Amino acid sequence: MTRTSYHHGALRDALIEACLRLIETEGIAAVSLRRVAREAGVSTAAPYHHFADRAALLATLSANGFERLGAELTAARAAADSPLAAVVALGETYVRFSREQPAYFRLMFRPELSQPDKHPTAMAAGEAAFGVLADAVADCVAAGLIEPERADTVTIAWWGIAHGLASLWLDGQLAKRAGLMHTTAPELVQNIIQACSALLGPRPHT
Amino acid sequence: MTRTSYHHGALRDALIEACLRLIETEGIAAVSLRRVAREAGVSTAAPYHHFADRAALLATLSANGFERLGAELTAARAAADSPLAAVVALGETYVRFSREQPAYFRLMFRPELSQPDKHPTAMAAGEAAFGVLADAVADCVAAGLIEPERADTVTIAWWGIAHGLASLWLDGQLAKRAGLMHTTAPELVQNIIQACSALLGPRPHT
DNA sequence: TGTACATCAGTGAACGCGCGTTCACTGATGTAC
DNA sequence: TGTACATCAGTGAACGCGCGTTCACTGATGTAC
Repeated sequence: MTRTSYHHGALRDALIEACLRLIETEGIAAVSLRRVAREAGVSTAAPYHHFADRAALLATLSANGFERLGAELTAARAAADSPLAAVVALGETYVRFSREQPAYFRLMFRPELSQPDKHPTAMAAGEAAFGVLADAVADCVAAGLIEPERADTVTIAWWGIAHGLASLWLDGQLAKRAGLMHTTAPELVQNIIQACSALLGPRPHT
Repeated sequence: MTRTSYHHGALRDALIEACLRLIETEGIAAVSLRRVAREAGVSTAAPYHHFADRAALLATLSANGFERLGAELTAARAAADSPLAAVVALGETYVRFSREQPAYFRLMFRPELSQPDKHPTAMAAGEAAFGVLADAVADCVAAGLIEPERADTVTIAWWGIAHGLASLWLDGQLAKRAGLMHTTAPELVQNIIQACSALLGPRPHT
């Protein structure tokens, strides 16, 4: 181990980590292959042994992100006590994921960068993550909690709420509003998800 | 009018339009000052007579966008029959704005590009737009439709839903899901906003 | 266990490119008299 | 109405920069015998 600049197989992961770090600290705009290589302590051309080009690196990261999100959603659903609690937990998990993995989250929802159409892996991982929510809603339907014809609406509504809160929070809007409102972003999110879970029960009025 | 390359005061607007067009057709990544100038049929250095630098152009656009959104929200609120209808209309207007002015919308919610902290105009316009929603919710509180202590939660929840739907739609996710679900994105949004408006009434259960 | 060799994973220099920005300039416009 | 002049709004060339990508290369690793 006299030479530290050789990664020997580990460089791929090192590049991914460097890229995530870079997105978190300086934003996606700062991500260039050269910069990522530099952050990983490696020469300019080294990444080309692991990724075909810049787009491939970003697409790989995006796919990783969707896989992680999918795994967390699956775990959250499995841990829930009831179909309804599962859907609520999915919303919470989605927002939490955006907080804990902001770099992944930002990249995943920048389709022009992650090019899902050219990378079936990323696409499939995204489908799988969405599928967890769809399945959880289907459980509610099976349990008689949601009318079958409302299932699609509820699924997308729930995704929309979670996605909106995650996006606003990441952009700093939520924290800003919370400050002005003498509360905190986590509390706000908790309250909103709680309030919106009313949508999941039987239709409240005609 | 022998010379068409002279704008004389109109170049500023021409640059703004070119920038919006560029964002819509090729995405924000394609926006460089040089490119915008080229699109406007003007030399590389010309924009510097109207904008201090690239960031200033984007910040101006962002401020414009927030002003437009604010104006549309104000109009929607004014046209509504009841406090509750006003809040629903604000959600619909928000999503419609993101559809009709995708370039503005994308830019407005990319704080690292529009630099709101350095440009008080953009900041203030954003505040004003948010204020319209806050006021509309306050009207509901005044009318006894929403309990005062729920006002903040409802305000942010409503923003979150509208923002989430707008974001997912712009990213193409909504249309994709709608296709698989044998419905359309507009219908889906309409249904969701309708369903979520139940949140605005008196608390549905204990 | 040693050795010869194929392959793998790096290096560093180089290419051409578009970018943001600056500069000295020039032609067009507006205005005082 | 004309004219002199200040100012405004462009031009085009140039700067230095970081980028994506390629190339010939070299040192490190793994393997067959």
